[in-house]
Amino acid sequence: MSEKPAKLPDHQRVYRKLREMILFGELAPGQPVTIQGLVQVLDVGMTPVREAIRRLTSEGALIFKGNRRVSVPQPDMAQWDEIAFARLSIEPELARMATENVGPAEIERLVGYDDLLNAAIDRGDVRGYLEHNYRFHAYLYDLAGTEVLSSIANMLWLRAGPSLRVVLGRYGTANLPDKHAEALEALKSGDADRVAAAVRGDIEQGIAQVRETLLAEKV
Amino acid sequence: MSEKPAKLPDHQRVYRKLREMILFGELAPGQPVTIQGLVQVLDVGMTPVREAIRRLTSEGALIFKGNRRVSVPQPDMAQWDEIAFARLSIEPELARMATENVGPAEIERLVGYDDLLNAAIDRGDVRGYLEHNYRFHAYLYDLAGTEVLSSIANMLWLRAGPSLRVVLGRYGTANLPDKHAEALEALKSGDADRVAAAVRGDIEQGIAQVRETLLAEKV
DNA sequence: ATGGTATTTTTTTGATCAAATGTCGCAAGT
DNA sequence: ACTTGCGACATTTGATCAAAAAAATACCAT
Repeated sequence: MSEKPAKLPDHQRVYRKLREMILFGELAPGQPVTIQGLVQVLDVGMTPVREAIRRLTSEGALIFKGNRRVSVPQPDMAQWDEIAFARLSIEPELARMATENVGPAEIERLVGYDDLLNAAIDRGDVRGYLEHNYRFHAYLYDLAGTEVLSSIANMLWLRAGPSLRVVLGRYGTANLPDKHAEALEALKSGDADRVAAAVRGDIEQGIAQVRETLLAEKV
Repeated sequence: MSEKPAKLPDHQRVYRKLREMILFGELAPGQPVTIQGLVQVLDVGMTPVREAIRRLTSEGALIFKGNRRVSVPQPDMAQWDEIAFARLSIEPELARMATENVGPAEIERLVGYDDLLNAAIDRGDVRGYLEHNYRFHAYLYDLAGTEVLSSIANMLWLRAGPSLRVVLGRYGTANLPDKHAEALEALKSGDADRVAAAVRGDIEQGIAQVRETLLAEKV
């Protein structure tokens, strides 16, 4: 009674699958996504695929590319600044609210994600880095127990993911600082302000890296 | 070649229709929404209806009620505070950014919405108030020219709408202050900070009213 | 015998699929 | 460079299957 892998409907499975593909860089920005292509790859009917794409589109994770083809968007500098502003407005607050709901068990799980993340960095595993970095933050935000703010944060992550992927694909996982350690220390001591500050620092870090890359590309 | 009323696909028509029904209080919180009911009312197949519901669900405008029935959510105090925090983080900034893109033509259109709004207040027309108040803000945010932030603001409005409706249904449109006048003045003078402050005041106003109602109900 | 509960039957609704329809892009040919 | 035909794709519908809610019936305890 611990797992229920086959219990959820197709359209949710497809949604999650597609979502992770976008989040962890399996779908490159600009690469076209067709309904029928996914039907064959995922081996389901087109109705569930349709719904999943529709959902992701309304979350900004996919966009209508010109005609009626959809693809993963590549934010330009202006859009990236919007994402940055929104994330910095929401996520530190989320981290602050999560602090009081964190006990030893939760700390342990967060440490687990962080270990996996560091291992991925050492291994030069880009996909692993993206995934565990996301899981760390997503779990932390879940602990805040907030419905609205968490959904916004998740939506923003969906927009930020592909850009991070591009940066890492370019420079690799070398010199990726680990700001999570500080957040974990602050969580242990229950200092909400320090947690918020650590998370803010972590986010600013990532934002700056993408920003540099965007500047360099836009010769 | 001037009209294109039938040019957009069904699923978008249904989405917009449903969206407005939620925004302007035609669907009461808690009232169940069935796919087949909408199929009959809107006279389309179930696939477009499905997609529209899916989209609205992912935007938080509808929620899964128990098993697989959806309805308009009624935020409790904690959720309302989340919505309030997010709106106050995003919307004043949006108003600030919009300021520099506002010319005489845009002012005129905003004034038009405001006039309709005031007329609705005098008439005691709740639905009209909700609609024109929304159009005023939505247009202003469109003028900011931002993709990400605007979509967040619209999503938040979708969550806030039903609660506003409840308040107005209870107390009517009397003593509804008009903070738009101040915003319009500031827009004319191009003072972005003042525009942001006016919008903030407007939002705080509405938030406080809903908050009082929630407190009063939660005896 | 009556009130309430459990169980079975009926009906409604949701999920998925396969096929029909229409549209748009693309490339070949003028 | 412009037109035209082909092909790929999105959109929509209607049908089918499964699951859950609602209604009806039967059962049991008091």
